[in-house]
Amino acid sequence: MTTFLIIDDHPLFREALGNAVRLAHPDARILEAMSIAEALHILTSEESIDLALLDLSLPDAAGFSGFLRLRETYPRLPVAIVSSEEDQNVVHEALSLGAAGYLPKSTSKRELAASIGRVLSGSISVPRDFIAAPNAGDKKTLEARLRELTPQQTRVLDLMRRGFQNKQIALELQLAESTVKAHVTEILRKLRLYSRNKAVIEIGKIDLPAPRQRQSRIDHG
DNA sequence: CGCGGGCCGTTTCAGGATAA
DNA sequence: TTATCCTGAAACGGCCCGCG
Repeated sequence: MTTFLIIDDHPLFREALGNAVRLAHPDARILEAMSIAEALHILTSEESIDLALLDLSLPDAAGFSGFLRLRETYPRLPVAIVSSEEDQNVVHEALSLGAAGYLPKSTSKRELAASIGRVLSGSISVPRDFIAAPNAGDKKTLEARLRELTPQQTRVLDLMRRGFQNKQIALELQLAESTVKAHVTEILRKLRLYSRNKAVIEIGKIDLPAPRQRQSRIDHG
């Protein structure tokens, strides 16, 4: 069963969002919070929430502060932002901070349901008229994220980029295939990319730092 | 056309080794 | 001691392909 957490201080919006969610998932379990504090409280006892829908303006949060507090405590919780703010810069910032989607409040119930479906399936949902970021910014953030990878993850990514499949990567690095799979998952998470092919394409656009040879754990670098 | 099997990719969980 | 990294097993879903 799919569980949603709706964080909004306006009862009417909560109800509307709930209806949109049920349109896509009739048997969804829907939890409601009126503030970040209440959301955090709910999250302490509810470990399996599939998607949080967050209003940016709450009694105890302005701008992205509430989103960041959620993210800090529950980094793996997918959070889609629901807001009446449709400024492209705001949308942009939301996505760069790691929001799973951005749903303008002007969206119809039907579109909202479709967006929720997209987010749950792992892609990012953005307003229809949203224009993707220019390459420069993307490249910078991607390079920054690349630096978060561990050496082993960098090696796996390098082979991924060259078109190796998991089994081949495992053979090349002398690992079990399952280990490679785990690395791939972590790589995609760190790079905030949502499919292996996407990662290969995106990484192909920039230069990957050459993976270092494996050596002893004592690194005098 | 629908169904089942196999392959692939993703995710989660758990355990050991090591660094702080 | 706690946190991080690496590793592996297992379950799940999507896709394709052969079969009836």
